[in-house]
Amino acid sequence: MISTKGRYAIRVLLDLAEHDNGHYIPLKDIAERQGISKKYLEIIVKDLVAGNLLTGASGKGGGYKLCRKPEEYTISEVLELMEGTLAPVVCIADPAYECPRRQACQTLPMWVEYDEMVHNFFAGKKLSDLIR
Amino acid sequence: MISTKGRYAIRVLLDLAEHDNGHYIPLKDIAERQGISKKYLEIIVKDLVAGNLLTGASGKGGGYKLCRKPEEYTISEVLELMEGTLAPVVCIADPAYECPRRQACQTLPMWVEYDEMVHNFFAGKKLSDLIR
DNA sequence: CCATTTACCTACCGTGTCAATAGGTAATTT
DNA sequence: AAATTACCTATTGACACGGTAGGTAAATGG
Repeated sequence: MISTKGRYAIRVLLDLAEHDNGHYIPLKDIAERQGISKKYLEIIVKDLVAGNLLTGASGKGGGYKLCRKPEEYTISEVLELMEGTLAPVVCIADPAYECPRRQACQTLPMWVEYDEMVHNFFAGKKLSDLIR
Repeated sequence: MISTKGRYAIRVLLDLAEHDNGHYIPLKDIAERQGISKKYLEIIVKDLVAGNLLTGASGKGGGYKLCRKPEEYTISEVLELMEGTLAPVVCIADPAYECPRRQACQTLPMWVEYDEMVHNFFAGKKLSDLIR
């Protein structure tokens, strides 16, 4: 399952894209519109700022703002940032992990194929594609 | 991530397919070959028996056996049995779940598309495809 | 300059799932 | 009867998930 962090992150970006007015948008507004606690959203936007997906500004008139155009965000970068990895097995997620069965593993090729398919799927979805 | 239950289940089925000799194969043998504790495998094969993916027999000469040919098993049925669901969101996993945002949800179509892609991917993989 | 607004930071916590382990009982064959 | 094997119930430690709580720092408007 995709965690709430990943799903809420997409909703935050969508909300910012739809309510873009050139100014910073307070998290409070987003929280109210989306029906998600502001406290919890703080954790999520913090990650989004750290990942350079949006910018924040403190003080009166502050808030958050997208730092690119909606069509320049892929869903894969959002999900991979928030989820850590979308890989199905640790053998793919962690390059440092050394599985003793690697050479003989009969399932690894399938997981690799799966991983590529998933990545390509979300890389092909832009934020702008989700706006109706 | 796919859990160990799902991944070990595939390995058990593969092991049974490769060592098929017409007789029941003791779990002890599978555990030793696969390097997985017999105790933990008990949980997994119990689920596999319950899901009609293999049959077990008690007593001397007992053990486990596939109940179909390897090409008649899809990986999707194995994973969906062991993981419960592969759906990315509860809105898809649980038909009884009623999301108040369902009608307005901008992301649901993407999740549905993703879910179908994943299902089709694993439904297209047969157990026999993994045997080298 | 001060009050207000806003982001930003650190810590904490209850619940549930995962990945096992432990210690039995029932069934079947030799 | 003894050995072998599946089958059953309970327990456990670690960890992640999904939050909550209570602050501090920064910026602006009046």
